[in-house]
Amino acid sequence: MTARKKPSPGKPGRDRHDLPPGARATINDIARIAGVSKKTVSRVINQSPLVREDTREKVLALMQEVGYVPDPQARGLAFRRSFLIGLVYDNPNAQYIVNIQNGALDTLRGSGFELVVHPCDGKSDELIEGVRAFVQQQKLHGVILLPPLSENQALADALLAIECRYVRIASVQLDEASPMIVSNDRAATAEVADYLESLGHREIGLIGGPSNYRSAHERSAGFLDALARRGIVLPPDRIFEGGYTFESGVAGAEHLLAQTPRPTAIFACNDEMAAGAYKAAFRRGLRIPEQISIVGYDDSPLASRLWPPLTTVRLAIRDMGRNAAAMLIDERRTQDQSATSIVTPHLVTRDSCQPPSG
Amino acid sequence: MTARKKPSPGKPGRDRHDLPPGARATINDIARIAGVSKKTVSRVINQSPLVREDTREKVLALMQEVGYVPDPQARGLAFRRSFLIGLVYDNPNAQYIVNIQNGALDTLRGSGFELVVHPCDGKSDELIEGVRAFVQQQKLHGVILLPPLSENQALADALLAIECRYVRIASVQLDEASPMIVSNDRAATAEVADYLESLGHREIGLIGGPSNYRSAHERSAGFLDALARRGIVLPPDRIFEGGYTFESGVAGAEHLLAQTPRPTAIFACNDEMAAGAYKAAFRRGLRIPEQISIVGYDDSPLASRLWPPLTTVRLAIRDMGRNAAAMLIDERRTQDQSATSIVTPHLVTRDSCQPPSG
DNA sequence: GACATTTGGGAAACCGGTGTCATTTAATCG
DNA sequence: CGATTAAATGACACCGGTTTCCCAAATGTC
Repeated sequence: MTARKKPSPGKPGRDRHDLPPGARATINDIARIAGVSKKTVSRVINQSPLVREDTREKVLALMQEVGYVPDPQARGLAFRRSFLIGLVYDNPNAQYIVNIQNGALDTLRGSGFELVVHPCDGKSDELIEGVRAFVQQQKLHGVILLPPLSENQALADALLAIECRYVRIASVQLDEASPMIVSNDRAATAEVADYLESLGHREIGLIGGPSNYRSAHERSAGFLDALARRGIVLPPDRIFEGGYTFESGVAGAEHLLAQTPRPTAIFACNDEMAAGAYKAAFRRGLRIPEQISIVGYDDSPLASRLWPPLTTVRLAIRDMGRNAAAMLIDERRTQDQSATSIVTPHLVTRDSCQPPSG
Repeated sequence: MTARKKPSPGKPGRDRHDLPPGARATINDIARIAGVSKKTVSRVINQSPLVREDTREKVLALMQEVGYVPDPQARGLAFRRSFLIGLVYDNPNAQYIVNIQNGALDTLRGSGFELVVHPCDGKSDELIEGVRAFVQQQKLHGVILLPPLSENQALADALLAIECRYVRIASVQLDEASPMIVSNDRAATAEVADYLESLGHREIGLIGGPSNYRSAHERSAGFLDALARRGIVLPPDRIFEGGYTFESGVAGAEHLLAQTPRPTAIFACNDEMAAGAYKAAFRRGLRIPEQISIVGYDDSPLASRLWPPLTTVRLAIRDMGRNAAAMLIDERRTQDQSATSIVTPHLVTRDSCQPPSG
């Protein structure tokens, strides 16, 4: 008589809640105590419809009672897939990254998924190989790609090739097939243009982003197009290509403020560069906003720390992180690959702009 | 005759590199091709000394050749431990978090470990339960605790109780037993005090951090003690307790700048509050540094973005992240529990201070 | 009432590694 | 040179889940 479903003879009866104190319960414990096979417990865990309602409830109640949580590693091993989401970034903006990851975790919390961060060098030759190794070794459930990495088509193709699902966060719809979170930068910068024009500015300078960022193009184009619709066309020397860095903002503003007539307003395509424009303006002894109006983009913490507080554009970054994670763990979306979520950032007016004087 | 070590008769010989194309090699493939048992391969993976040198080399060469990497999930399942490090934080400072995580990943890269982020609410009742569940469900190899969470002794005790190794990053040696990265804030703020005194400042204001942060106490005490050593004792109304926030910096500076005689220098215990002091000073029409010198702490990006650039204290945050990760994955340190790494931040002088005028 | 069909549930193999212990091989010794 | 001992290796169970396949009971059909 093999002691299989019965307690082993030597030990006291194990027909109920007598789990070894330190150890966590396993599927075998649940099955034994509930008096069903482990496969049935597995069916309950995976919400299989092939379990009678009363059986399901009995098992669920027991799992609840002993605080049983299936081991993600064992589950992952059997599924040949982990319960990890990768966050792949190459981005100097810490605020952006943390907002995304906090947002993603808003969604992930309680779902059984966890977020694994993977900073990398977007200019490295080993970028793709490194990300591929990361994805394959960890058998990631999916990855979130942040700009500017999200605009790297070779990377996206490589992920597709190894059947890794991914969500890209960017400011343009890059292709039809893959899920994305896109921020409608074009519409937001048009709002900036309208605002400056409505204040009465006509002599306007633009400090754009680096040409290898799609967002840079979108922001500049949205701004310039909207100005053009209102009859203002910026000459080339009023358009400076910056690098999304503080220093490039300084350089851009130096360039613009040296011109005659001097611009009465400058739009810098991110807050970093706007802060640089502040520096250039102050160094020239100009007062903001009396002599020069400045607008930024991102609504980073910096924007409200500057003096005077910077008028800028706010992105709902945390929401984007929430959405991205939701797209990855939501099974319904796996077939509906083209699901794309579009968010439009909006202007936040503070104290760095006023109508031109004189 | 059971076909165990021989290829199954129907299929073509599988004595060499004929892995199914799409799939990744497993330990069984390696064992079969190398002509050894999987246990021997396992020994090679785990650097067991019980393998003859030529066997080891043969297996290693093969693993290299087919690009075999052991599956962390399977390994973790057998080890009853994952290869994941948790980064647990409750901190508004994005720059700090990203620096730590990038630093930790500098160390982790290539080690087989990955970093899982876990933001949480330090004031929540479920904090400890949440972290415990995270650690146990993921069977984390270890966790890194960031301030102010690192100062929560109940949390540390809970981790100890479930035998989870951890490293705390803080500004005080909290206890002898557990490994820490401590930043010697006391020495750094003493340097600030010496600097301001040597410039000739005597009327000095201090905007401290919130009293529930140990770092706040350390920074204030280091500053005040050093001033006292130089014969300057600040009266109570020259000491303002801020909250490490921009707004509290504004309030603190308002309070200080309204006094007669007006302080000629203010030390704010982080850059956020220093930025607030800028705002308060500018609102009063004061010029920095001509009429008021200001020093911050952290050398966040903000410090160099402000105008004039802020004199502040630089922490080697990324190094701290590197060290923390190293302490967790370095097996030698497991017994040497008391290993503590102490780093001393240093003053970075920019343009926000000068000798008092008049 | 005999037979086909559905449905809930279980036994055993498996995912890719590691632990234990027995067994083979090589080295040492009297 | 056989016996003894140490070093290297292998067989097998196991970690905690899932998948495959099969069985028994319940239901439907004529």
